[in-house]
Amino acid sequence: MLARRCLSRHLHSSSNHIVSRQNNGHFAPDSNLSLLCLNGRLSDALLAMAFLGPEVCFHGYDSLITQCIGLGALREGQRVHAHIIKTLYHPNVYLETRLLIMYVKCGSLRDARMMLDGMPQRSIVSWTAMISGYSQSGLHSEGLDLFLQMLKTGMKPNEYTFATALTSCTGPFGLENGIQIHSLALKSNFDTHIFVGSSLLDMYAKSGKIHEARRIFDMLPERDVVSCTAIISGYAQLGLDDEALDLFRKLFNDGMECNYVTFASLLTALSGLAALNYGRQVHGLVVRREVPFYVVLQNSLIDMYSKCGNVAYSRRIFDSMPERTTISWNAMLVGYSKHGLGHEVVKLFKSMNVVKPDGVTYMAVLTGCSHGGLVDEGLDIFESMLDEKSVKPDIEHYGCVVDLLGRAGRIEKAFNFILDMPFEPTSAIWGSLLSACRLHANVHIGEFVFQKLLDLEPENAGSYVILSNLYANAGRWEDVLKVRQLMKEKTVTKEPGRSWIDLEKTVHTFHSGDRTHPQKEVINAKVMELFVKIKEAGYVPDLSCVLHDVDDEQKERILLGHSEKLAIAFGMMHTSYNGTIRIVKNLRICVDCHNFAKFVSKVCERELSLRDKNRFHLVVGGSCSCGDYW
DNA sequence: GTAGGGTTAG
Repeated sequence: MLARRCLSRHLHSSSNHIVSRQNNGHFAPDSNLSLLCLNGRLSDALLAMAFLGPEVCFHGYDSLITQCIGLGALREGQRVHAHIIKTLYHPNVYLETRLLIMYVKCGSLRDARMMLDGMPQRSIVSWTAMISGYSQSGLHSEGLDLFLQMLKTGMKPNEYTFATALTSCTGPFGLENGIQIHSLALKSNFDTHIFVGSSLLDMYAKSGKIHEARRIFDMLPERDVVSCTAIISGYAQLGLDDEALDLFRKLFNDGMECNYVTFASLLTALSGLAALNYGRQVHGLVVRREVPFYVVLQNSLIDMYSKCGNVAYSRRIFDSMPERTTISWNAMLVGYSKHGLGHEVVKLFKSMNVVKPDGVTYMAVLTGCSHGGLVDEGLDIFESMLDEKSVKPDIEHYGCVVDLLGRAGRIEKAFNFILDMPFEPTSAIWGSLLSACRLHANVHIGEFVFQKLLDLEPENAGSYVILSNLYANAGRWEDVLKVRQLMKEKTVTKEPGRSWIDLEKTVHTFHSGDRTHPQKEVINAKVMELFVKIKEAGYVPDLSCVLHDVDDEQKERILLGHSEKLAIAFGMMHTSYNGTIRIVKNLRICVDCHNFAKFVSKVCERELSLRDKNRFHLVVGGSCSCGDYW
């Protein structure tokens, strides 16, 4: 009230009489201004500023800037700055830095940089604030350049500067720069500072150097929620889901503090493991602890439920969200897409109106159409993407179109599409066409595509297997032998296949031809039992799936040792009669295991949910939700 | 006055 009364007196006065009278009293001429700011009345404070003219001093400006920062009010901040210039007030380094910070926080890096460049003297705070501005806007190289420039002036970085600069160490030269900053931090004795240390370990984890990240984490003299979350999410982001979960369990038992970021990172690891039971427990814990359901956490829950096979529950969470980001929509679309629910994907995509789709959205929609068999809808959406130009399609989007055309049997069209693309085709794109050639028995184009793949990645076993399948289906056994010979020459290596099943609270993992599992004999006997049963129903092992140069009997044995079959058998032994058996495979499922699962589902009347590297296969009554195209 | 961890896709 006092402030308002004073202001109105100022505003109604035509002279500086009142101002000077106040000046002779207890208050500085601009103290009312600070009061107005304290009361959150920025527009009144700005009026007072205009009225006071050159009478505004340090505290008045400082209060105004604080208020502008709090409200993110750029235009108002600019007015304050303009007033300083107009009234020929000489701000000190502190006030200039505050203006710089105001520009950074209000999102105008250009103004902030002009401020910094115009400063006759710069403090470590001004440098750090500017570097932080760049790093938070993702302008990492600008941030690092400025950091270097700062070092050249002889200015010594403090713990704030190190923590900030390290976040800019990402991308191609991230590790190189990060290591140099690390050695500087060591020299300055900042490497075990909790903020610098978390930033350091995060930098190493994001560069794939998880052991170095862990070493730094273990060296920290104290731990807090951020450093613990950084190391857990480091493991999760590299796909080291077991390690992420193990470390979380350990730290949690030691009493670590958790917040919504910790749980979001943990859920990423659980999504990777498809550990539905554990995921449910975490969800329950989050509810019991009343952790606020920020969008990020809900997005993680959507993802976890869908990747654990329960896409309907994902939708429940999605529907309950008071606010959604593009990532929420993307997570939901990806969920439907991986389950082959093409119609749901298109329906949901068309209902997106508040938030804008991005590249990931289109990837999810196009793969959803492809997996769901909605070829024409997918092609239309790609066309609309080209027309609207709001999102520029990249090579992965073109890859989806190749997949769509290939699935529909339009092999030649897909081939020409690849040749006309504005990108150099990758092995993934040729690989997609090769699969289509196998499905539609197009040996001619298949052979050509295989040659391309041989040039690009001769060591990839997948292409040899598909070509071998293609020849086998065409009855060209001599060519099958040739492919096998070629493979021997090229010394093919591949990521070992493994499958796992989450029962109760344990994840049981199986490797191909597993000889170490404690229950291996019982499991093998179960596989054999299933094999005999389904053979009677017409199952024929697809020997072209075996890469080794051995006799047919041996091939059959190898096929029966595939990790998917071991996991299926184990699941049959340990789940109730009616329940769905949920298996996860780290690679794409092989044709023979897919067929095996279909026969098992029919003969044993069990529902199987198989998650492979790309999608879910819901196998019921002898057929699969993928329509045999994957 | 300046600082560290997070969700979808690949």
